[in-house]
Amino acid sequence: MDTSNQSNALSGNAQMDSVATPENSSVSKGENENEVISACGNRTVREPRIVVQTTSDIDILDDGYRWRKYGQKVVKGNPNPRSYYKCTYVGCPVRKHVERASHDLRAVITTYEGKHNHDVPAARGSAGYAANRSVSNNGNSNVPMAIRPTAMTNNPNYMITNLNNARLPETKTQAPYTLEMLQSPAGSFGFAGFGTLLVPI
DNA sequence: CGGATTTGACCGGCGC
DNA sequence: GCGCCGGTCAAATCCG
Repeated sequence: MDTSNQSNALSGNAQMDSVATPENSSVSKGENENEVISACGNRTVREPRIVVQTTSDIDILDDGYRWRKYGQKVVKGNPNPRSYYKCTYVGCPVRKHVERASHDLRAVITTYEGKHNHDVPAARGSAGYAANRSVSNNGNSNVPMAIRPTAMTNNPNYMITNLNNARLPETKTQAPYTLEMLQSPAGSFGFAGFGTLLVPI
């Protein structure tokens, strides 16, 4: 059921493009994100694969974990190269793929694979520690589970659209807004906390 | 000096 | 059986 995303890269792009282009909609603005996520059923999921679409100029969004780039490849159907990251923590099987949209350089598609079985090395924790169990954790079964309420909690296939700076006209003076999202008191997922939409892919 | 990043090559799977 | 594509590893390099 994955329908391999490689075969139809174009169609895939088009699909997410429509949902990802907040410029024409700009409606959501980010208000009902965690609810959607927490509610999603996951079961029947063998591997937690989370697709996060972030609209920003930078692809290396710091989600609180340390990532080590281990490869970069250019895939067909996309002139932009895809970067492969892996968690630097020992024993952490989590991998991350970052790719930019073909015709939307501001759209960054980050795919998380696996779950962190360790706590954040040195990132701020922000709340949510107790709320993590509320979010769920039920799909998998062979993981110690000490993860935080991150976006990659355990969703089969969901897409999170970050509308932090969706329209970014030109006033994007700030650069590292990554830290801001990390500190989000809301602690929804520790990813963006605000302006993040998760859509079933 | 250590760690992280970079780029190229190699390997495996799938399609034709 | 060969070719194509994607993915990963590995050595070299650069930065802090």
